[in-house]
Amino acid sequence: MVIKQGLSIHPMKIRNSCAEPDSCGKPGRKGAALRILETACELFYKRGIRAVGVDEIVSQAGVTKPSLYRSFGSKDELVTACLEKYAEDSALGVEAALAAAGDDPRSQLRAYVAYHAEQMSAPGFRGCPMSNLAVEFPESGQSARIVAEGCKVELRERLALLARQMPVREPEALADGILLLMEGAASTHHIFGSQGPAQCLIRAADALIESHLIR
Amino acid sequence: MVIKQGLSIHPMKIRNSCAEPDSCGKPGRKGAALRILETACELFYKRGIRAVGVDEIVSQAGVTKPSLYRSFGSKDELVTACLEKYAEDSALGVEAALAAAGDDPRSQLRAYVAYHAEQMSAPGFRGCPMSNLAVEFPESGQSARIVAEGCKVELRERLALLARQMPVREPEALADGILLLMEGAASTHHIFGSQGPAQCLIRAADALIESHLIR
DNA sequence: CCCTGTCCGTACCGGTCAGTAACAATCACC
DNA sequence: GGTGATTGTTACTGACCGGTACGGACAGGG
Repeated sequence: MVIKQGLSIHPMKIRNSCAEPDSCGKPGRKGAALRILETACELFYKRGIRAVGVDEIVSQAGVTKPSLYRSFGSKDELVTACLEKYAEDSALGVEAALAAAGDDPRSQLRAYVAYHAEQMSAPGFRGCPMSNLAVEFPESGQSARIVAEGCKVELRERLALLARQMPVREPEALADGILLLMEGAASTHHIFGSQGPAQCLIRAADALIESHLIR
Repeated sequence: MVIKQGLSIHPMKIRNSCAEPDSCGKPGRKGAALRILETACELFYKRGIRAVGVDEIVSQAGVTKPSLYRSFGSKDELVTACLEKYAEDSALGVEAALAAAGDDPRSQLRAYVAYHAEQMSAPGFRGCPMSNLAVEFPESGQSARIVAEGCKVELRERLALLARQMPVREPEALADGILLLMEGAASTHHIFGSQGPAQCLIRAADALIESHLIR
């Protein structure tokens, strides 16, 4: 995926006026594209994609509308770029959490769940950006949806891979069960917040794992 | 909650030009308010609330815009009315499913889960309307959100009530775990469809129940 | 010095949004 | 036939939407 001017979509690769980010004192000095992307990610996540107009994004980012359309061809492309950024950030966090869990697949699966549980207790949490997008944009084929779908399929496969390394019956069912619990925790968070049913995520996941173990 | 002209929000109570619904041959003869409500429910659910404009609703309902605003004061009110209709319809289905399950609390809990699983395999299923609304409208205090929140709180309490009647450890945790699974199934459905992880809902719920049982 | 490319802002476009005003037509019912 | 309630018709508003034409500021290079 490429944004205009040959810039890779990766935010780190967005060409920057200053060599060092934040090296210039002025608030607007960080590269318009990067500022737009970060602001858009934040606003889209916090308030919903359809609820946020491009005018609001550019004004909050301290840039102007043509700057947005020079880096991103359309609002759709910007949304897609935001989703790719979410996916990257999430992948980084998951990688770190799994690395800290050692080699045991069960520990890794539990670390997976614990990582998500921890994310959900963070102040600004408002569900999974991928799932939220799927709710707002039902039509398949949209580029942002394709990103979201790929991300979720990858997650599902990864859980299944871990489960298959464990001494369990029906590892795929276990993986899907864990996925249901994690998605459910993110979903209920929209209404119940972090003190709702999401609190039971880890406990329920452990019980589910236990029930699949071959003893 | 009351819509204009003193009509209760209950769709059955919307005053109708004809005594019998569908008794008149002409397509537009069913009471404008009811036609608008039904069309809006369908469109909002299928495509998302922000994605559907009032013009589209009235044109598809075969009425005109002033008719909409005579029965519902604003789009917000119409959305709220739709949510109340969803809640009613869902309550009816749940009631029937529970009645068919007999008196045993465990059977009832399983019937609860099975009912939701069955709903999810229906052709037009696109998640829970309440949860979808919460994704699209994050700000608390909106009237439609209040309906959604009330509905979910009631669901949670009902599950807890059933669990407390069962010979289980930590019945509230069991109820919340079941809720996570059901919400997760509805949520994953947006991306994976009915053939995805949602297929494991009943199995995972049974395993969770089993793990809480005092044997 | 001018040329060129990059980056950015001012001002604007047509379309769509939710919502309304004023009036005519239609209906049921007495 | 008259009356009141309900709906349709037409036209309109102001705000906002995503998107763009065009010109300016500034750099580096000859």
